[in-house]
Amino acid sequence: MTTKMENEIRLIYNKLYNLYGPQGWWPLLSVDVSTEKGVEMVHHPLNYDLPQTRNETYEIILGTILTQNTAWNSAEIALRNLKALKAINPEKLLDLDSEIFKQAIRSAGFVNQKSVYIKEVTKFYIGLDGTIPTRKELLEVKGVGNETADSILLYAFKQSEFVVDTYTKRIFSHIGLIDYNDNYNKVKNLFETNLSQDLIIYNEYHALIVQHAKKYYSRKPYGVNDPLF
DNA sequence: AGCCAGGCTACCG
DNA sequence: CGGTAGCATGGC
Repeated sequence: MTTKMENEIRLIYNKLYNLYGPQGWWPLLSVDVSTEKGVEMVHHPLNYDLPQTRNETYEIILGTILTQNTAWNSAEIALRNLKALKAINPEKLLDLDSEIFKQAIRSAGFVNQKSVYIKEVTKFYIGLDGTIPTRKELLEVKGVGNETADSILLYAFKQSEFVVDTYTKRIFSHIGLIDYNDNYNKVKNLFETNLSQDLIIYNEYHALIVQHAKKYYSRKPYGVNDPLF
């Protein structure tokens, strides 16, 4: 049984994928490869086997906090600073001098908050001891809200949790499939009930929404010349 | 110059 | 409870 909504949600996914192709999320410095042009690649299209190591998983968790209400580029600079300090490792990060740590992540903004959040989530990650956290457990960590919890579960732990962000709300309220003020779980539920529970689709869909929204929904009025309709 | 960025917490009524 | 001010810094 295919509902109309399911057609809409899947149709938009197909259109976005045809427009932009596989996105290679979550970006990882660990698989950084320098191209001929000297451009560093942090995305890894069609490779769904990442993260592979404890530190790669940790890098994604760091990125989810650093990019909160912040352009990815600013978060990436912070990650590169941490990498230079060899601190993309939970124990080593906690060992950093507090001021050096803050200086390293300053580019990502909200340093006073994010420095606390990162230490909290780092202790939580160490405490997991290799196990996969529940959504509820993640939400109990200070600094981890709905979107961050789902990003961590989907991209760091390969769990089928759909990620909703402001861009998702902007695009789909503009299309008319949701109200902008619908709460997080309602929107998340819409996607999860109308898509097959497929890690690759969840992964690409959120990444494609971000890509598309950066282009057509980052400045008011939103959605002008959106080729989706 | 001013708006925007891949949110979250704490506090307000 | 649902709504929102405040939080920091960098890019354009």
